[in-house]
Parts: sequence; structure tokens; C-alpha cells
Amino acid sequence: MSALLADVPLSRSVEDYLKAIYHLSSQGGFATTSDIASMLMVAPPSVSGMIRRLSDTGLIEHVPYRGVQLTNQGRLAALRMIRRHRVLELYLTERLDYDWDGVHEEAERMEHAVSDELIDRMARALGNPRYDPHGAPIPTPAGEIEEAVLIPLADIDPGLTYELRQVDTEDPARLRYLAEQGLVPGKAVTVTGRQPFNGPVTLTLQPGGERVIGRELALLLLCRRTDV
Amino acid sequence: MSALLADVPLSRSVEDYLKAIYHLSSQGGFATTSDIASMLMVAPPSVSGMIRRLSDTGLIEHVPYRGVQLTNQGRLAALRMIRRHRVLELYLTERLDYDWDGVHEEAERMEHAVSDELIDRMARALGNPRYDPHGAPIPTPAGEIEEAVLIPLADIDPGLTYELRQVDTEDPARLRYLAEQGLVPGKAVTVTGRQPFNGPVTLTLQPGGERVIGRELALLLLCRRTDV
DNA sequence: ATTTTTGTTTAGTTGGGGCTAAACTGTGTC
DNA sequence: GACACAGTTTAGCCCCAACTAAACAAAAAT
Repeated sequence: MSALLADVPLSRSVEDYLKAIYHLSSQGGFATTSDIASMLMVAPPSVSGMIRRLSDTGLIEHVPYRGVQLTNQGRLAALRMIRRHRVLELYLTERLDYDWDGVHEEAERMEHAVSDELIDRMARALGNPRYDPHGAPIPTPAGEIEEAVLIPLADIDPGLTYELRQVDTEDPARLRYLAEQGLVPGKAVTVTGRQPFNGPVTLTLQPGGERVIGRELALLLLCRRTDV
Repeated sequence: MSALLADVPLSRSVEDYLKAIYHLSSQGGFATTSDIASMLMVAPPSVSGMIRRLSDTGLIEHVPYRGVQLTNQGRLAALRMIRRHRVLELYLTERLDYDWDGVHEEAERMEHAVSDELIDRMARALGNPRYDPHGAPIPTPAGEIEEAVLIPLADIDPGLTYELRQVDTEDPARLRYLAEQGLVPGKAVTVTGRQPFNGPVTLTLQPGGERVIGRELALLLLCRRTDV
């Protein structure tokens, strides 16, 4: 009964809304109209209109004046888009020499046009990878996604060793800067000092050495404890 | 003055219309409303509407009740789409193991979504190829395309040797059959007999051997003289 | 407990790109 | 020259997905 409606192909817009709602409601709560609007760069009334259509087709649930959440069906559709996006990003960097700061835009357009078949072929060609170039987990074709508990570098315990697992931005300028600094997934990091009042964080990279970065960036660098 | 209008991105539909008009008017003449309609699977009035928009933006010229032709600007836009399509088809077959009978549909959707950048990267990865998997010439980024004079196998002189250069269909069933028969670009062929009244053609393949094919297919197989 | 502010929704409009039904043209036939 | 017919165009409609302006709810401030 979950698939009462057939697999009607979704429009480009619908796919974008579902992805946005997925990201905005990932930490449990509701995605609000204005958050969706600003993420998609449209006016709030446009979002209200789309919310009506999406909840009519059963992809989201809407609590007026509070926000929306994905239904199971909607979450699956969103995860399918996220899989597409991340496989494409990885394929473009690995096989067509894109830089990790340039793939987002290209993948953003392609994800709406390619077939599941192509995505699966790309994934196979890459050895069914689990992470995209920014360290974000790639959902499986069945819609399962790894839910790792990661801690922003801004908040990790000084002295302990962590692995930088994921860089949580698609902004080309930030990504370029971080790559220059060697702050890429897989690196081992230890925080050696932190200035008060949201000041910069001093850290040691292995391999690499000393770095000082601002809090804004330190919030984007998601880490995991490695030593016990 | 040819580029009075900026490089406004064209819609998916507009791109499809330009491609269709290019193909239909390639042998000199006008593309008619109903030919465009049946090629794009839309109703004739829809074509009339689009013709208005395209000629308003200067991409085509319209002679009422006669048909349309591409302007220079329109031809360039069409050739850009054809380049995209053919590079994609070749990339998918060469790098992602698609069969030559399955690439068309995928390329058809992707060609509207990818950047010129990606197409050029794919072309570079393939060594700037000149022909797609069906032997059709790939336009250059500047919009130049090879205009070879090819003769349908149905019409070639018996006894002489030709090279099969291009297979002029995208129909998966026909393509599959032709591949099974070894009728792929690059093969050397000699016609050894032809039945009257549009009957089948008997030919020898090198390498391969004897084949008998109907006239319908023989019209799709485009050949070039090889011996002097 | 009102009032103000902020955020959301409804109402009404626009443009792209389809559609059907009806009017019109051009061509070929008697 | 008149007519029939095939093909083209116009008229009028629909859906999607955006927009602005205005009405409405909820939360914050007085």
C-alpha cells in the first residue's frame, strides 16, 4: 500500500523541493516555508503552492504555519536524488578531472536528466563507492544511507585525535580554500587551541602541520574520533 | 551583428525543435509543420506556436504555409546540440559500456542538461573523436560538421567495393539486428546482387561473408567508395 | 492583554508549452 | 473556374511553476 501511486516521473522542480526538504528536516524537525524558499531562491508563495501539490500527491505532510516533513515515499524520492547527485559528483571528479569545488553545479543539472541505469553504471565503474568527494555518504539504490555521528571541528575535544570525514559545504570558494589548506576528508586532525568568543581554532594536521581557521569554516568540517 | 542577442540559454523544447528542423531541412528545403510535429510527437498547432516564438527570437525563418529554415544563429544552436548528443552517445558506449542501440534515449535527455565544459571534457577523454557510434560526424565546438557524400547501400554499384560509413537510424531493434549481422561502420561491402521491384540486396562483407538484407535497411546503410 | 512584528497563506497574474476545435490556404481535380 | 482535400494557422483552453499584493496566524514585545 505504500506504492499506491505508480512511479510517475517527477518534474525537475518537484525533485529540487524534495531534496531541499530532506536537507532542512534532516535534524528531525519541520522544514519551514521560508527556509525552503531561501534554499531554492524562490518567493515564499511559490513554496506554498508547491507544498499544496506535494502533499496532494502524498510526498510530504504539511502542518499549516508550522512546516512540512517528507512521507516515506517522499524520503525515498529525495534519497534517490541525493544518490544521483553524489554518484555524479564522484564520477565527474574521478573520471573527468573535475575539481571538488566545481562538480556541484554540473551534478545539480544532470541529476534530473539521467536514468537510474546510468547512475548504476557510473557507480559500478567506480566500484560502488560509499562516499562522494566531500565525504558525504552515498545512499544505496534501495534508499539506505549511512547515518554517522560526526562532530564539527569547532566542537571537538582538544588534544584528542579525530579523522576529518566530511566537508559540509558546496561553496566553490570555501572548498578551494580548504583544499589548499589540506583540509580534505581522510586527514587526521588534533585541535591544539581555541580562542574564546567564537575565535579561530588552531589545529595540527597529519600529514600537514599547523593551521589556524575561523569558526565559520570549523563548523563545516565534520570529524569522528579515531583513537579509543 | 549576428550575435545581437546574448547567449540566452534555450529551453529544452526549443533545443528539440531546432534539432528536428536541422534534420528535416538538411537536404536543402523547408521543414514543414507536420513533419516537425510528427518527429517531435506533438500536435501541429503546438508546432505553429513554437514557430512563432522561434522566428521572433531569430532562430528560424518562416514562410507561412510553406515551412521553416534555420537562420545562421539557429543552425549553430542546432549543431551545438548535435555535437552534445553525439559526444554523449560515444562516451556512453566507450566508457560506460552502453550498447549502440541503447544510447540514443539516454543522450537525448542528457544533451539538454550538461555544460559545454562537460562535453568538451568527454570529447578530450575520447581523443576528440570525429564520429559517433553510428558513424555520424561530430560537429566541432565551433559548429563545423563534415559533409560527406554517402550513398545508401541500396543504390551502390554492384561489384565495386565500398566502406560502410554510417548507420542512419536510432531505432534500437534495427540497430541490434544490424550489429548481429556485422553491419557496423568500418566494414567493407560489395553488392553481389539486387532483386527487382525493391527487393532484397545480396552483399559480401569483409570480414563476414554473404548477407541478404531488405531494401528498408539497405537505405539506412550509408557507404563510400574505397577503391579507385 | 493588546499591539507589533514576522512568517505563511490566498488571490490573482504571467509565460512556456502543450492540447482540441474551427477557420483558413494552397494545390490538385473535374 | 469551382470544389474538395490535405495541411497550416488561429482561437481558446489547460497545467506547471514562478511572481506580487494583500490577508491572515503565531510569536514577541509592550
